[in-house]
Amino acid sequence: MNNRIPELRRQQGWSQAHLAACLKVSRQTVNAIERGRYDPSLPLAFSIARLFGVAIEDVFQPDPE
Amino acid sequence: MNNRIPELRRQQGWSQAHLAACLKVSRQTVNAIERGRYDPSLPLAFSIARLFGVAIEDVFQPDPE
DNA sequence: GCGAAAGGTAAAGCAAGCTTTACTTTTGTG
DNA sequence: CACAAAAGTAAAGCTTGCTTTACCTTTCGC
Repeated sequence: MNNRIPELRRQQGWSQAHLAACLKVSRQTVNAIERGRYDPSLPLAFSIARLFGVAIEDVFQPDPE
Repeated sequence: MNNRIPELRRQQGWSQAHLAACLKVSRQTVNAIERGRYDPSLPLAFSIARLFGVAIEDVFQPDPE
């Protein structure tokens, strides 16, 4: 699952640690999701999209299968 | 996490079993998600939304916290 | 009211998401 | 270069998502 989190995060001038704090998850979780090591849960995906003020579909693009 | 799956599913005249087959998950998974026993993974949420031709936000509404 | 289809539920087990702790590597600014 | 901040990685452990098997209840057309 590809995502635009690094791009959206840097637009805000935020570190992974700051984003993690906003989302109330660990920094490692943010890192892992950004790097595509696993997908966020649906509630976390909602939190991320809401924080950036965009739709889930604007943050995450499922790989075509 | 509230969802409109039963409504969207019945609009298509589909059973839980049929929906499960389309999504390539078990019928119990569809049942559990419809009834809010747990949230789908993000990839499954994408599959569901895509199948019904709507946005994820149109299918799932995270409970306010 | 019968039977079949649909829906609901439960237990055990595997896979994925997330945590904490802790260490290494990269990046960037003086 | 030097130091600090940021990013990357790893292991162990807990929780959640999903599977299979199996059984019970509800709905509905005949």
